[in-house]
Amino acid sequence: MPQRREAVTIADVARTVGVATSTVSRALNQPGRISDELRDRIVAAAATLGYHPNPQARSLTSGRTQSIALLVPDITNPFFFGLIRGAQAQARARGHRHVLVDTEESAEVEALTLAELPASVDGIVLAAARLTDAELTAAAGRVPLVLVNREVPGLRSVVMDTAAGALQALDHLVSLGHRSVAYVAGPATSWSSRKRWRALQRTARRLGVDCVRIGPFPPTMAAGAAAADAVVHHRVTGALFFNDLLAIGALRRFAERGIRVPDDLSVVGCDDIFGADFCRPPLTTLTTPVEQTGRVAVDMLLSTPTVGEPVRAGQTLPTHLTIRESTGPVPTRRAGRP
Amino acid sequence: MPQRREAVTIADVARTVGVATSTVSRALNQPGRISDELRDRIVAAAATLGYHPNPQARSLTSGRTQSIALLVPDITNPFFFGLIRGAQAQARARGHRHVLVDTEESAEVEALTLAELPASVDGIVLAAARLTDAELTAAAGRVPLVLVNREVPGLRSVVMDTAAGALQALDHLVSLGHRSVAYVAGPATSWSSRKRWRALQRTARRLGVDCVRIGPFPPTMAAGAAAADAVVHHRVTGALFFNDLLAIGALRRFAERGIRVPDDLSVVGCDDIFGADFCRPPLTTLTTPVEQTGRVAVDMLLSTPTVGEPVRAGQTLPTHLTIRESTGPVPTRRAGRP
DNA sequence: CCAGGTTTGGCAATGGATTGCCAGCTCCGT
DNA sequence: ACGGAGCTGGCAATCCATTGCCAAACCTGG
Repeated sequence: MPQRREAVTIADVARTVGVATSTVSRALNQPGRISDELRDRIVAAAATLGYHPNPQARSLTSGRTQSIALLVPDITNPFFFGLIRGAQAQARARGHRHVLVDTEESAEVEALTLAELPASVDGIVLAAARLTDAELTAAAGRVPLVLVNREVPGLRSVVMDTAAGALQALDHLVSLGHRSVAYVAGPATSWSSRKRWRALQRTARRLGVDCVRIGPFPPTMAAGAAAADAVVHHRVTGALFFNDLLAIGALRRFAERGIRVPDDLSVVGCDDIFGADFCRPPLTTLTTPVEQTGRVAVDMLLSTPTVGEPVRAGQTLPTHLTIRESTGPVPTRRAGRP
Repeated sequence: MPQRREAVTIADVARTVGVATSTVSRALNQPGRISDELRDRIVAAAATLGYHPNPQARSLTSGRTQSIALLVPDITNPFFFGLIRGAQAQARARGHRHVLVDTEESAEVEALTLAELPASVDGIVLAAARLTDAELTAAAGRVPLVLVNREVPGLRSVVMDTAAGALQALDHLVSLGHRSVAYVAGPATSWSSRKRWRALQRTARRLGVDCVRIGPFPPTMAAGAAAADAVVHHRVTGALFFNDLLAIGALRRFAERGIRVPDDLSVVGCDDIFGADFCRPPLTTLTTPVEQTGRVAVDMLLSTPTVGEPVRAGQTLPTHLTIRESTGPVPTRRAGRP
């Protein structure tokens, strides 16, 4: 088993070429500062020795770490895969590394991470934050921060407009004749779930349709079964689920109970995660620009380097309804109705 | 917009308590070294000030970064989600952070990352390596390294025994009467695809069944359509796909072409990714212990701290066949046969 | 041929924490 | 009361790269 070899340092390069370390540093970082001839020799020597600057040491003086952190509440949730992917892509494009932290849906872990991380990263993208506005504002004072799917006055954020999307979905159901629908809510701490429910409630009243709220449920497939039972219990003809995970879980439960989707019940998901198009039946869902969200968030994070007013504090990305096969006309008679 | 505040340093704590920085450092890291009374005061002051040691500075002297890197060829692939999850969980459990790098299926990116990263992490878990044995061995000399799904003599690795699993799958098909099957290969650089094919080939010969190899194909859903067409072209009654992504993509194509699975054709996937259980039809597949693999790899990485022979250089984790609905008895007459 | 300006490269401080070594103090036995 | 052991805590070097400041060397024009 090979032993961990000593890394090549800037001093090694300097010694090889016969110059000072400062000269090597400048040759590598400030191209115009050193004469071409010497610079070439230094670059060549660095390449030969396999020199790579130590990011830790560099960040100590420069303050830059060339890395950002992405905090998500639950890596398990495929929804965040898209976000991770988008963020990673943009971070790489801008020459940054990417630390991934799973906060396990816990406000404490979130707070602790936010406290420990600032020294190691140039900025943090925080998805679906669980903390309070005040805590988040405080954190933003310590490190550049961009929120995803959460708005706090004065802080930068990228949110997907699922509230508007939910209204589209409601319209869709109403146009199919549904008059009694349910909103299956996500975690109580979810800002977007609350926002969506408020929008739905208001619009449902205006349209004169019944809209009940069920939940909260954790956003997992496993919770889908309970959610499905609750939906059945409420005797609605359509249900909007907090997310696809829950909806897909529910779909399976409906199948077990012999409830046909969409003949007996229409189901709408949210997020359009991997699998939403090939589950059974393919899920009508709110398609969200997840990857784009990740990219935009990272861009926003790295753009205004902590100084001056950000051009736009918050950015809202549109969502749209993707109609597949889990929604259909309202059943004329509802099976099992008394 | 709040300005980035100066971080609290060990010097601040020292000044507050009225001791030297070395004393603070020891109070925090070597509990027995400082008198209890003083230690308590230091800890209290650190908490009050909100002191968190700067990981960069710490790693400079100690050599430890308390973070590891996970390199995967493609974050897009749900297979790696499980790996990421398992690795993340174990890293967290062992008090380490987690840098995620997508090498984009590129050997160059992989090599570059392997060259740059050693200074910033305590070790690297490299999944589905694309580099040569020699390059990997060289890299392992620079940084603790654990390979996933790749074996190189002398290096530590965790592999999922998909070769054995593929034989189980073959047995399954044979027992259903299939005599002519295809192996839909993954990328040419995939070590596990090669290994699996070799095992299949040998066993197929022994069992007296026809086994052709199709491909290579990139491991994506999009490639599934082409793979499906190739399978049809080869007039086999059963197909083992390199992975579920490819298989699910193919499933969709089969449906489009009116080929019924499993009535006309049996399909076996590999990995048992998210979605394999709710696609249509639910996929018979090789269930791999992905999360466990991630955990074991991280454990292995952090266990033998670079010194001495590792107890076990390589660990092989078993896989098993999960039979769902995409495999069935061989068709008595094959539709469309001349 | 010299004053003044421009390159070019080096010295040394810097960032934050760790750690080897040393010094002062207490406490013990004799 | 004295010598040595055992605790505690501080000094200063160290890790590696960056950068402000300075000085030597070179160039230019008068």
